[in-house]
Amino acid sequence: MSQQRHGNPPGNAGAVTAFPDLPEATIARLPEYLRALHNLAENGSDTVSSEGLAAAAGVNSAKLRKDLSHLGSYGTRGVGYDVALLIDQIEYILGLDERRAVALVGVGNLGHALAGYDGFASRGFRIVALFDADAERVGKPINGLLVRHIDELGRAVVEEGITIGVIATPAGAAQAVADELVAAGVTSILNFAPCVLSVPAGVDVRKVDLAIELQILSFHEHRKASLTALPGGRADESGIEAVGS
Amino acid sequence: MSQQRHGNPPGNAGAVTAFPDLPEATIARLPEYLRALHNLAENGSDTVSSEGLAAAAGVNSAKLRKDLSHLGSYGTRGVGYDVALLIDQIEYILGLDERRAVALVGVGNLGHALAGYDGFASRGFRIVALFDADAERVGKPINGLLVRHIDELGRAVVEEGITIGVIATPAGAAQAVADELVAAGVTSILNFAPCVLSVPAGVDVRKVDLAIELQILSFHEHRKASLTALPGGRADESGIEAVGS
DNA sequence: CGCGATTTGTGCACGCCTTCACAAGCGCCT
DNA sequence: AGGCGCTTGTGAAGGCGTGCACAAATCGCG
Repeated sequence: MSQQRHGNPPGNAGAVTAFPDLPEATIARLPEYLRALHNLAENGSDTVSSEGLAAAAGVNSAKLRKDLSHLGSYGTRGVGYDVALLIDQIEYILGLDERRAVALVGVGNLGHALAGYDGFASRGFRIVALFDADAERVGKPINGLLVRHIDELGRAVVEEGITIGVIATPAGAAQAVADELVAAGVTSILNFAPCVLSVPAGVDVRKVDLAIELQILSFHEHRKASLTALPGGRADESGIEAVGS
Repeated sequence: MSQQRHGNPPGNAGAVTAFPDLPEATIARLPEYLRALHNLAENGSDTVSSEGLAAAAGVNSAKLRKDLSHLGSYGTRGVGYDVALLIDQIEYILGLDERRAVALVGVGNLGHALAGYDGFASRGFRIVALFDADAERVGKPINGLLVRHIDELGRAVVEEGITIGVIATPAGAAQAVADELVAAGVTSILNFAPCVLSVPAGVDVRKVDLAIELQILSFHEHRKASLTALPGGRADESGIEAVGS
């Protein structure tokens, strides 16, 4: 799994860039900037101001500038940022130039959809293997890829150079799958199962729980409903969420 | 901001609980606590300590206690928290006792999976209407529910009392769908489309972008790879991520 | 060549969140 | 009844993230 040197960031021949340790909050926003930049590039923009990019990404312009400043100085005062250069920079930082191989475990309801989701392929990833424990599903093709039995996971991870695993199994099976992924050498896991995973230090886990997102919205609905139902309660909020697309 | 009291929480006849204004970070964790509590209840636990619940939810025990203290004092010193009571409390706070009606717009690849996801139904929500703009899909049943044309959205929202909308359309259609949802009276939106939505103040939007999650993991992979490749670079991290399930 | 308009990069202050550490409270056992 | 162990609830401190406001830098134009 360990790849070696990456050399220097593209378009910046001389500088030996130590790997920057960016704030987590910044890292989480870089992909959003990247998406906005790709949109701008498609629309033919060569440069963009922090104000413009911030609007497109839905953030404050000062925050955007501070985020980008952590990557280095890639803007030009009085002009803005070079769109193509910034795309290269962010893709380099995120490690997207490698088109990482991803394994997807669990091709049930959700997993099936994920296997067919073209957003992965178009944004820097290759799903190279699908696994399931159910014999009914093994051997059938999804999107041109055969579902393999989970027992083959270890071998496939090594052979295909898989570095990221996606878990889309029921909660009950998720921990066992995570253990197998880790044992096979995977060090990053995206977990869609509604449960907490226990992994060794050095392994990163991100969790997406669809029901939790709804429950958070439900709280705000509940709160808003209480406010409007009350005498003197105010329906409007002072915050502004509107953002240019 | 300025809110008054609502009704009373269940199982606590006397106390007039003003609607608490919880920190956002706390709100985002409550659903996780709730899930862990349901697990405990199924396993026959009547009470649980902050340590135990924190482990099951994957957080620090001090943080858990502080979070719960914002809801009021529902623990017993020397004993712990009453599982059933805490479940009721959190469900009340999150507004889950109302089983909110949800509309899902876009039954393509991902939307189809969401329509069939039983995690919504089992955790406090009812998907009551499916919409799509594609005539091919309109009229066909998914999980016992007919797909309706998007033009019917406005009427359905009112008739079915829908308060939450889920957008699972391509990015290009998302803003228009959001506008229609808002116009129909929906005030909470869960957006799976990879784009920024612009909505009026008072409407809550949460976004789930699957590719972004992978890109964040990719960054960490990239970083880990750089470190291990470096002379003197350390492969291990001092942080501990392991958490009991 | 110099000046003004424009935009980046950043020092600083503020607020939120996390974590520690401990006092207060509760139940059990003798 | 009294003491002891356990657990909650919280004050205080520290760290992180955000956003303002401005200096520094660049371009274009007369």
